[in-house]
Amino acid sequence: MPRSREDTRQHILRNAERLFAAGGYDATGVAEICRSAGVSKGAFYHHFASKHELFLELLDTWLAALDASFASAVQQAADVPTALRRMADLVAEGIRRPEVRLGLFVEFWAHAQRDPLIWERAVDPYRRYLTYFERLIGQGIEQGDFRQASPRVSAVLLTSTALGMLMQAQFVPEDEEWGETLRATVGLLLDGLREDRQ
Amino acid sequence: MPRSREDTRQHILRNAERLFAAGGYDATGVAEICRSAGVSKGAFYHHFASKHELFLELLDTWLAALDASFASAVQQAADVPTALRRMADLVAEGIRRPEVRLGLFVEFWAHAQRDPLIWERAVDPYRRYLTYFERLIGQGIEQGDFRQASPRVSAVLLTSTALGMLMQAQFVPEDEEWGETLRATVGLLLDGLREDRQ
DNA sequence: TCATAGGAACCGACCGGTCGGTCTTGTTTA
DNA sequence: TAAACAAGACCGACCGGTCGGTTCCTATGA
Repeated sequence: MPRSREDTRQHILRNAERLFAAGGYDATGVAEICRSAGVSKGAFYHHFASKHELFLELLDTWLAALDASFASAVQQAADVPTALRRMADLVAEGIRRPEVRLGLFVEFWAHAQRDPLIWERAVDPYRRYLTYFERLIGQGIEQGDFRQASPRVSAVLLTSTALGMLMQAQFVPEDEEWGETLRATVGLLLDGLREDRQ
Repeated sequence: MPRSREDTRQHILRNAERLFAAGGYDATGVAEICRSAGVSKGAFYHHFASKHELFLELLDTWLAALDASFASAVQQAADVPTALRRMADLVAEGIRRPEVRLGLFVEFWAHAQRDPLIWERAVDPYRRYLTYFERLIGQGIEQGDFRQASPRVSAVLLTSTALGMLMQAQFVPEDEEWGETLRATVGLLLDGLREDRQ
């Protein structure tokens, strides 16, 4: 049983996360979150200003975790293709592990369309990733791992692949070995970018 | 002003479509749809059993339109690469034209996760498209346009690209010439698949 | 060591408002 | 005139959020 302030907060957050991922933001009531977390509504509103604010906090945490895992993946890689392959593995891991709450991803995306506050917080990281990939590919070209291709277009393609794969995996999680498919896909992409194809 | 039964139905449908795309399914009330369409609630429930059923009908219409436009695109193409390029153009057109209601796409996807009825209706076309792409690519390989690659993986990659691009375009519609980017992206993919790369 | 004060954590009945959906009544049309 | 269509007042359920009150923890001081 949670005792400290932070414990209770996290307990509520984790339960809300699970419920939002499973049933969606709108369909999940505050009462349901409270019931699931074993706290009262009073406790809930003691810790969070609103349901919406809790959602924003989940989004921030989620983005921060993404940042951290990507950053560590790139640091360990010697060259650009390896870095990209590692990132693909990370995405594959996200698909596989249920605690990553892939359901939240579509939920965030859908709400980002309507909610200016969510949009604001999400669009910035998105642009950053795009620019980041762009630079990474530019670097790959410089280092001779890739042929001359538009870094921007390649970056958008990479992002699309990751996004689209996440969406497909969520839609029909059972049929595919998504990890394998993702690895193969990135392989295909890298082939397309490679300088010295046979 | 609508006169016939079908006119009124379509009038309500088109208004609901617009509102759902802009504000989301949950946030759009039946009363709002009625106000926007200029009909009463009585009229609404005379034509539709429920809000949910209207949503399902929108989904069906949307999928049927997708089917039709894809089918005609492929028929006109002489070889597989051309067909794929045409499809990319179609997706690009969908991004550009506001009446296609891209917002509905994420809405459908998000609800497909939770709602068994929506899932059921959407997953089948999805599998069909995947199989269809798979066969198309297999055909491309046979005809010597593509090198030996896994048709399944390539099909998933193509689907991912389309999905991911739609999502990105919806997220930041202004910054990119998405049509151009999509064309370039598919070009890159076809390069990756091409047999006789220089 | 213990009495006590005060605030943080927590409780849950309750409120205003909204929503999807119903129902009665009136109107148009064939 | 019967059937289809449309109107909009109305209903009950539910939802996010509030509020007055209780419990628990800890710090203080004598």
